[in-house]
Amino acid sequence: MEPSESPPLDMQSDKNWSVEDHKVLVAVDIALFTIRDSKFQVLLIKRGIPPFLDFWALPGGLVRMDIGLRGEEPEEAALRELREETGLSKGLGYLEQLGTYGSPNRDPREQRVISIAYFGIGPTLEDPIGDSDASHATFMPVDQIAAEISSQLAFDHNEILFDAIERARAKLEYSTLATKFCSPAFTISELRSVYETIWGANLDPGNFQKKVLAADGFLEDTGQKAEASATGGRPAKLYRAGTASSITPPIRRN
Amino acid sequence: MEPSESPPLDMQSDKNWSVEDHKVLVAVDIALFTIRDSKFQVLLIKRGIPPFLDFWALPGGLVRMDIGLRGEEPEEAALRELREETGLSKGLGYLEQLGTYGSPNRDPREQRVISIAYFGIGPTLEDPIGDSDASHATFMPVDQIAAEISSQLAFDHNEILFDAIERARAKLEYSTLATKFCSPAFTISELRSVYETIWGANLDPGNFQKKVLAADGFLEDTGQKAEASATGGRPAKLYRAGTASSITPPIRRN
DNA sequence: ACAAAAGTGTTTCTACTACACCCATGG
DNA sequence: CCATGGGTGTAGTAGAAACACTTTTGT
Repeated sequence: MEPSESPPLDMQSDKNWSVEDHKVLVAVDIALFTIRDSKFQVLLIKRGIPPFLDFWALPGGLVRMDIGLRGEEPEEAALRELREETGLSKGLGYLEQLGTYGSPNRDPREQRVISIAYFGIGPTLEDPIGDSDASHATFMPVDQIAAEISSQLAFDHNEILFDAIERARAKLEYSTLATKFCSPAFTISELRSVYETIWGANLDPGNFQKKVLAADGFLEDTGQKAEASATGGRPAKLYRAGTASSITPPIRRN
Repeated sequence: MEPSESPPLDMQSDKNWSVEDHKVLVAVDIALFTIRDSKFQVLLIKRGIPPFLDFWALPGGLVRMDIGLRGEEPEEAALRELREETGLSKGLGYLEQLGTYGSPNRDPREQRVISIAYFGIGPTLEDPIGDSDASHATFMPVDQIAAEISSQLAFDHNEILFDAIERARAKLEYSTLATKFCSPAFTISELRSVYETIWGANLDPGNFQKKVLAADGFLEDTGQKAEASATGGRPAKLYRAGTASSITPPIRRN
């Protein structure tokens, strides 16, 4: 917190350091998740510039100092980069800070770059488009990334992605996060499939129903019903997300 | 993540920006907690330099680029600043990243400064000493801060402290964090008083005992007994922290 | 003996699991 | 009619709360 207290008297270097010399580049990276084709997927771009040319990477970019009076908010930077690199902007259901990755060697370039990583949930609707420096943007199943290309992600993005996935899995238990993966009006089955997809486990439909209905503020009845599926079955009630952000008792994974 | 992709083509400013212009200062701040005099306390320093001269603040300082080949690890910077400003170094039981605070106006000075905040647990043993630029360092009860001086903390340290306290309270439920506040060998009563102090609630001694003993890997029996207190009572068994980091089932707060 | 703190046992209640069963629709 | 998915009911079990009770010390 103290730029003016550097350099301290016990400086270890001969060089005459000024505050300017301690400045670093600050980037943001976003792990944006969605559920498509019944799979838990994350948005990746294929890098169009070195380093890590043609590697897959999380969308992101520098926090810019030429936006606003004193530079932009990191969260704004995340939204801006998402828009610039992938065309996704509307319908972003959720965004929270995940953590900051600041090891000196995480970026091989001359300049040191630290990255504030964000965890987000995107719309199932829009298709991402490769744009600007990102030669290609696409949603990719997290299982497939883990199995096939986890060693081919740029920078420390494999670590960031791992942390983001764990955050998502943990948050489903005690928060209403799962509703962000659903349509504006959704059935309890749709909500259950979110849990099943992200946790990779099957849940008892009856028990799940009772649990989410017992959690105060989780679901609001819309009074409408979904149309019955082509394969038959009783039409399900449609709900919308309630106002609560945490749920008691939590939905446990085993 | 892309210094070389700045400045982008859709730059909004007339100014000819180079990568250098987007660099900012990165600080670390540490919310270091302990339990003293049966109170939940946090380490504060009294600032000896502007801005916020004579305000209380969390210890912290700049991540330096003149340490190591490419600058230091943020976590190392946190430990170094803690040592420089307060003299505390040994016996730090725990340190984890809390989050990054990067609003453009969080620091009133010319240079923009973002701060990576850390959550730590310190020793009950050592006394902090005011040092270098910090004119005074002391542990202060969090209740007292909230009641008396929360509006007089430097920068956004009130917000950071609030988040850190909430992190501590939440982590007690599902992690073995509480043992870090205890002596190397401790009684179940001592552990219970950690929960009671941090949660500000009374727990049933008998039920607490059964819960922590049922949680696998939470406690290890040392085979020793504490000496009975002066006020009488059966001597308690002494335990040490087990190897588990999370506990099932969790210890719930109501 | 009494007070005080450690530790155990017991009863009651809540919440979860597993699974049976009924409901409403399409074919 | 049957198949399919939505939704409810129920018995058994695990964990938690409340609190009585026993154990081991100091005074």
